[in-house]
Order: sequence, then structure tokens, then C-alpha cells
Amino acid sequence: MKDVENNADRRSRRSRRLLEQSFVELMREKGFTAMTIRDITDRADVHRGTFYAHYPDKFALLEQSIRGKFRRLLERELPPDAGWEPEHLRVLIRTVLEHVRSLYGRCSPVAAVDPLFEQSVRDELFHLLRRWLGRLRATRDDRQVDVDTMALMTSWSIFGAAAQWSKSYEGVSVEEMTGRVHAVLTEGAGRFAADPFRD
Amino acid sequence: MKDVENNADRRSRRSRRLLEQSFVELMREKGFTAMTIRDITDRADVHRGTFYAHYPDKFALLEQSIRGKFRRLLERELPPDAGWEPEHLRVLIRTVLEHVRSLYGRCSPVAAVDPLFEQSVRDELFHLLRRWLGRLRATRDDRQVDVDTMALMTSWSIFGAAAQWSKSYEGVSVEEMTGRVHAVLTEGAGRFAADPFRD
DNA sequence: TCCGATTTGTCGGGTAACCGACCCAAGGGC
DNA sequence: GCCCTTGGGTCGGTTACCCGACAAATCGGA
Repeated sequence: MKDVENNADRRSRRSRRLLEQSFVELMREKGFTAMTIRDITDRADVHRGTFYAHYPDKFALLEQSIRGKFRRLLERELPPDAGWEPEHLRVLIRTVLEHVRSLYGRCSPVAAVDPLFEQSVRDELFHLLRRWLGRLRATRDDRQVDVDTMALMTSWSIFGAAAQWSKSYEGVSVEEMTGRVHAVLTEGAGRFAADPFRD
Repeated sequence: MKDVENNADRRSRRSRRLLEQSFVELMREKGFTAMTIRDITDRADVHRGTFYAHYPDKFALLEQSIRGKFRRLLERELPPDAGWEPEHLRVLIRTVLEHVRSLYGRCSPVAAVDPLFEQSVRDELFHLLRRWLGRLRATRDDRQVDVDTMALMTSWSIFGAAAQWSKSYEGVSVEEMTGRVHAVLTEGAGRFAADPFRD
């Protein structure tokens, strides 16, 4: 269980796969709070102890599940060679907007899982953006800004916009909102900073 | 791997299940001779060494597959509490007849697997009959005949009839043949033995 | 309230499965 | 002929998993 997630032992990968699969099934059958650890492990045909070897509790599995769903969504929308370019940014923003709305739209199922979900989305977003920016830096490394910080702030800004929009921007369409967010990211704060007293 | 087949370690059972499943899929995709051990293990996501921990070669897996199919067929046709009774015997005979015909009907795929198939069916049949006869013996144990021998001979006789019928009894229907076999088993050799010179 | 049942989380000992490497045999192409 | 690939089969060292049992926590009903 050294490199958790993908390139680990065959058995390790299989166990995680089986557990997550059972979890998803049980999620729609009886919901998060109703299911027990034993429910999950019984269905996965895995010893209960094995569960604790991979996850500290149910919430960790829920988080992996949410994260995985979001990641697959991004992989489906974006080309495999996507990077920090206007067109790909547009797609990314729109995907996040819709994903956040689809989970905020329905009254949040359990209040406890809410911050978990937010964290997952932001984190996934952060890693994607850092990868993009990292490759950018490789070509023209005359940048002063720190890549990690840039990725972090961008992920928060996109997510924040999505959250706010999905809650209270009833009249604004996805396209419109995507445009606004995109504009901020590309035109950016630099414009304002250059002339703070413009207005 | 102490009690091979059912009640063994979870991991053991899972491996066998995965391997057999992959085998069945590959069987209809590229056939028996074409598939390699690596094909099977790759698809099952199991280490190649694990295969040899369970089966000496491909043929053993084929045999398990055939045997399993036949067993499931019997379980579907017969009630769970079936025993040595005229009605259940009828069903058993008919099932064997049709099963044998369904595999002899098509020109036998590989000549090498032919005896393997015969052995599997007879063996499965033998164990079922022995179970039936064993329970019978528990109630009225005035029998002189050995249960194992009885079961063995019965299994051979039923299978033999089925094999012969599926090959060359073109005009005889399943019902008709079932009746003949059933008559022999119930009326039996006892009739003739009592009066060998009757005719 | 207390009690029994269920669930959670942990642990030690044992083992099936993993991994990588090995040798050998059977083709197939040069 | 030769080499090179491909598949079969084995082995030693390592590891993730299994099993059963345990105590602590949680919960629902008497």
C-alpha cells in the first residue's frame, strides 16, 4: 500500500475497486448514513479488516468516490493533451460550474459531507491546474509567480464562483457565467492593478 | 487451498471465480486452443503464477467450466430437496439427455476434450446419485447393494444411453427416450434377473 | 435507567497472491 | 544452420489479505 491510488499491488487495487463499487451501489440503494461498513465489505466480498487497511472510515471512501466522479467528468470533457489555453479553460470552467450546480441544486443530502465535497473538487481542480501551469513554465519560465500559489488561487476562485452562482445567480446562464469567470482569469486582476484609480 | 472448490479462503475462491469467468469469455471469443494462459490471467487481473496454484493446465480449467455448467443446469431443473423418486429421476434423465445432445450435436469442437467432458458429466452424475441413494439408505437400510457401486453403475448407464441416443437414435424423441431409460432404472434388471428365461 | 444487540475499530498469526526472474521447448524468419 | 520471439512452467522472497477475537462505542427497547 505504498503508492495508494493507481500503481500499487494488484490486490490493493482490486480491493479498492471492489469497495468503491459496492459503496456506489449501496449509496443509491440505501444512502450514506444507512449503510454500514459490513454492508460494504460483504458486498465487495472482502474482509472487514481490509476496509480499514485502505480507509479510516466511510467518509474517506465517500470522498474518493466524489473525487473519482469529478475526475472522470473532466477527462471526458477535456482532450487528453489539454493545457493552459483559452479554449480548454473555457471547457474547464463550464464543467466545474455544471458539476457544482448539479450537486448543490438538489438540497445537499447530508450536511456533514458538504465540506468534504468542496474540498475534493477544489483539490482535484488544483492538481489539474498545477499540471497545466507546470508545463507552461517549462516553455517560458520568465514568470515571477509561484506555480503552486497560482494554481491554488485559481482553483479557489473558480470554485467560489461556481458555488455562488449555483446558489444565487438564478438569472445567469451557464454560458454567461463561464464568460465572466473566463474573462477574470485571462484579462485578470492585472488590468485593474495597472490603474487602480481608473474609475 | 485445502478444500478446493467452495469453502476455502476468500482469496482462493475469488481467484478461481475470476479465472473461470475470463476463461468462459475467451472461450467464445477465440476458442480453446487459441487462448494462452497469459490471456486468461491478464483478463482476470491475476498473476500468472496464481493460475498454476489452482490448475495444472488449461484443460483442468476447461473441465471445471464444463462441470460447473452441468451442475448449474441440474440445480435449475431439480428442486433443492430432490431425491431418489420417480418424478425426480425423470427430470434428471431428461436433463442429462438434452445436455449430452447439446454438446454432441455440434461436431465436437476439439477431439482432445471429448473424454474430459464425458468424465465430468458422469462424475457429476455419480455424486448426485450417491447423495440421493445415501439419504434413501438412511431411512430404510435393509439394502444389500453398495451405494457407491449402485450410483456408479447408474451414472454410467444413464450417460451411456444419452450418448448413444444423441448419436444415432435420430427418430426417438426426448420424452420417449426418457421413458425407456426411466423404465430400466425403476423396473430394472431385477425383473429379468428373476426370470432370465422368460422369453 | 440499564441491558442486550449491533457496529466500530484494532490486532496477531497465518496464508494466498504478488512479483520478478529463471529455464526450457517450440516455432519462424534471416 | 542460427537467432529471436513466444508461451509454458517453476521458484524464492515479499506483501496484502484473511480470519477470529477483542474492547469500546453506539443504539433501541424493556
